[in-house]
Amino acid sequence: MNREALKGHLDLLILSVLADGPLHGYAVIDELRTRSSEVFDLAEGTVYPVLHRLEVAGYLSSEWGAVSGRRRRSYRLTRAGSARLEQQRASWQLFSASVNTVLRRKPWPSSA
Amino acid sequence: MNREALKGHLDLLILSVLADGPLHGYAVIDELRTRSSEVFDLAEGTVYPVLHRLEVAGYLSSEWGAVSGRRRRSYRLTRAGSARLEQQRASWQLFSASVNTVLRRKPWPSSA
DNA sequence: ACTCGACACCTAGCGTTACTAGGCGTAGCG
DNA sequence: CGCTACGCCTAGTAACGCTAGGTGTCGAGT
Repeated sequence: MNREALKGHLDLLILSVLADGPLHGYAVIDELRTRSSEVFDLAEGTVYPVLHRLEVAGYLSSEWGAVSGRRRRSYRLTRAGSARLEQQRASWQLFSASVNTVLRRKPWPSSA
Repeated sequence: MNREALKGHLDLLILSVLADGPLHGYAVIDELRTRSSEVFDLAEGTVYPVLHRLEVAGYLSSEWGAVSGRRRRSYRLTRAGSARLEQQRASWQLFSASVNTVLRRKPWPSSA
């Protein structure tokens, strides 16, 4: 898998797993790995900055907590975050459909 | 459409249109725009450097020519380029399928 | 004659992004 | 007591697509 393939699509993935309920950062990574059958195995240094960026943008809100001595920051989608998710979803569908169309097109329609 | 969405996928698109026969740079841009129904409307400054990079990498070969006073550089896929295309195609399929899987997953299976 | 747009090529520099590589600290297992 | 998993963080890097500028030809319009 291309090293740059995720660029511009990571937000979508993260918003997407958070749409199913709040998660803390480490759990987001787990979810993405599990759901994608290990295809998306992201480093913490990849995910945390995204979470911060999305929170600053107003798409997520966070809350500190602790479970058995370990502190956690739990993230949840804001209303704006849900809207953003829908928009990114649509954007992805247009993008992937367009790529597929370009890929499918064969030479010319084989005249004769 | 996300500004970064193309990252890591542009090579695939360009190799793809060139798989159907040699084209010069400007024509590559036209092809992409047409095939994608205007979705991929790339600047020349985006495409030319990619063509150069792909040639240096050995995936394309180029040839200068002229049509009615205008000089053109025509690019064609090399054998390595075809292999690269197939690999990128597979890569794209894995990637897009994985994204779709992550997107589709709903909360939990709605127990009773 | 002159201008303007389409055609056709090019490159230096920029902004965004995901990633690397390091750091901090807790819990639990061998 | 070390190691691994858990759980958080950030500074710096590399790569990419894009912006913004450049060169030049041709044809149509005025």
